Amino acid sequence: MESTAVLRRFNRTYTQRIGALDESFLGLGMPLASARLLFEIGGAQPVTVQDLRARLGLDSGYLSRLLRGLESRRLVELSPDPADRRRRVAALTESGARLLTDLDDRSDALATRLLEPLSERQRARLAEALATADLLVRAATLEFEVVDPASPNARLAMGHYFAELDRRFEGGFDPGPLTEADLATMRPPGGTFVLARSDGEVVACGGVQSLGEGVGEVKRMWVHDGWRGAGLGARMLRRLEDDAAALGHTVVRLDTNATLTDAIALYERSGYASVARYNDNPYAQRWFEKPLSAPAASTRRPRG
Amino acid sequence: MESTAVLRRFNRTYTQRIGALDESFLGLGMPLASARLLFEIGGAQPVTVQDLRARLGLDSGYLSRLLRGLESRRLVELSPDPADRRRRVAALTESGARLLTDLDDRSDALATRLLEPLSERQRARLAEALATADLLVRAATLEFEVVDPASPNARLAMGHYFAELDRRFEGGFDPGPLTEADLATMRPPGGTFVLARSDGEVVACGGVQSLGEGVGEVKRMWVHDGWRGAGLGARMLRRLEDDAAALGHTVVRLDTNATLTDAIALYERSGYASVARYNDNPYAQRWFEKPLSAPAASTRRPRG
DNA sequence: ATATTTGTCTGACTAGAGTCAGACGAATGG
DNA sequence: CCATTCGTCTGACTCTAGTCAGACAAATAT
Repeated sequence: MESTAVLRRFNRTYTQRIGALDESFLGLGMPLASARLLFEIGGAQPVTVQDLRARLGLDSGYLSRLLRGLESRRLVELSPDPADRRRRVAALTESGARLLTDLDDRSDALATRLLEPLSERQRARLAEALATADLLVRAATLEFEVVDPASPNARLAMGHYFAELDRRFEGGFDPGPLTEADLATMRPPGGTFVLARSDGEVVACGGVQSLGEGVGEVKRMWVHDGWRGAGLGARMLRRLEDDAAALGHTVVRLDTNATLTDAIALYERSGYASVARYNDNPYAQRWFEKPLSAPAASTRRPRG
Repeated sequence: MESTAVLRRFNRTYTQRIGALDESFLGLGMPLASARLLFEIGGAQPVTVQDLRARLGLDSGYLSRLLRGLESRRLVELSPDPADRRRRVAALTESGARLLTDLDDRSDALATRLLEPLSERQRARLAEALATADLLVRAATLEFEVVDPASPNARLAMGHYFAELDRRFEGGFDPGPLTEADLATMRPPGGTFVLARSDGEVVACGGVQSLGEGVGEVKRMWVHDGWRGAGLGARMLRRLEDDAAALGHTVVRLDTNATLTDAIALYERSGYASVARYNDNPYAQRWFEKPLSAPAASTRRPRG
């Protein structure tokens, strides 16, 4: 069966069998929107109203009303943010925390009840299938965005990248201090820096810098551990190539360490050819290059 | 991760990423409830209002209003059922059919858009995972029900069963006429007949008859082809054993044909032991028996 | 210091989705 | 043929989940 058909069939099954149950149960005693709000507040304790609005995608007036509802039932407490007294931060009260645990238990009980008719083996199969689907659905709905390499999220992502290299290289890895000059290479006109985020969490990154007339270099490409197997590396690489082409590069290079076999496999799969050493990076043992086709100025859409 | 946790995580991902998109798109131009109703009418053309109510689980007043809405927009036509003029049957008009195609296309486009960022391979992986999840979620939400073996659905199920035997036995299979006496064996006090249904469709069946003081026999056990691999056979067998025990039997027997290797494997997995021929069924080559533990009168819950 | 922007809140609406209590004609059981 | 049941419809509600237009105070820009 075609994959769109499978998706649509599943969608029907799902909304009929699970969605409906979920909504009727979860909300028991309170509207669904309030319950969701409570969950969201409980997730990352003191959270600003602004944050909640962004995460739940609610109208400010509506959210305000919902909050006041929870406040009047003494489930949450709002107080001005000392750092910016226009902002208000929400936190659960004790009874709010208790209710949240309660809702959580109820949701758990519902899930258990739903799975109950299945055998242990089938439950495991279902869990595996859902985990796969979860990963891929998240991957399909990722957001790529160009950010300044000096922004907090970009620094965070590069931090993950360096930490991973340090773990994987035999003698460890020392990036040295992250200088402003270094960051500046990944800004226009010759460079760029791209993040992939899911639910606000940074899950992948990558940069491009210019090596001179028409030559770009892919740098700092990293994918979150929990996101391996979703083709994120390939998508990020494609995205960086597209961006490099848009910046006027006609060829991209990259270097890598011989221990990063998965990355090397990705480069080879993606049409990169081994070339001779083109820099003096002491951590690099392999160098690659790939010609870029010129971006079709008007028809080109950013992929991924 | 525990399977309930996986289910819950998936649930969140799903409602956030797909559910929301779906609802906003599908309904474009009309409320979701109307769109769903249109889909349902389009599914099995002339359909009674009663049927729609059952399938969508709607209040009769509400459904009536929704139907009138569609009728006033000339999307459906209602006419009294000639067989019972209290009933009304709904059918799409031409423009209704056109709109349905339109909604269908839109839904398809949405699914395609959602899958677009994934590679061919990942799409296939996702489709496989969703198909597995679909099967298991459906299996988990099946409804078992005791019905009279002479009821239309029971006859239908046994028809499937006989047809399958006819396909699988080398020399074919001739059940002979389905006599009232034969059916009566699968009624209380000593017998029963159980159906499993999903979305109204019969997907499995099985019966028990009495072979005399305390001995029950499992008969006519059948599982729909599309439902293999969901453990439905094992669940039906367990259910029949429970019911047999509740009817006072202390042991169950069954016979089977040597070509039905999957069934034989199921019996052996389920604790059945080979015994000598106990009947003169010309199609049987293997005979099995299993002792039943007495039902704990109060604590016993029907399983599955 | 003043104007503008930002973050939150209030009031006044709307649409969707559904519930509940009957009304009414058609079918059915005795 | 009469009472009851069944299938559908109408009217009068309710609750959720929003939207939109301001109001107002705190922060920031000029």
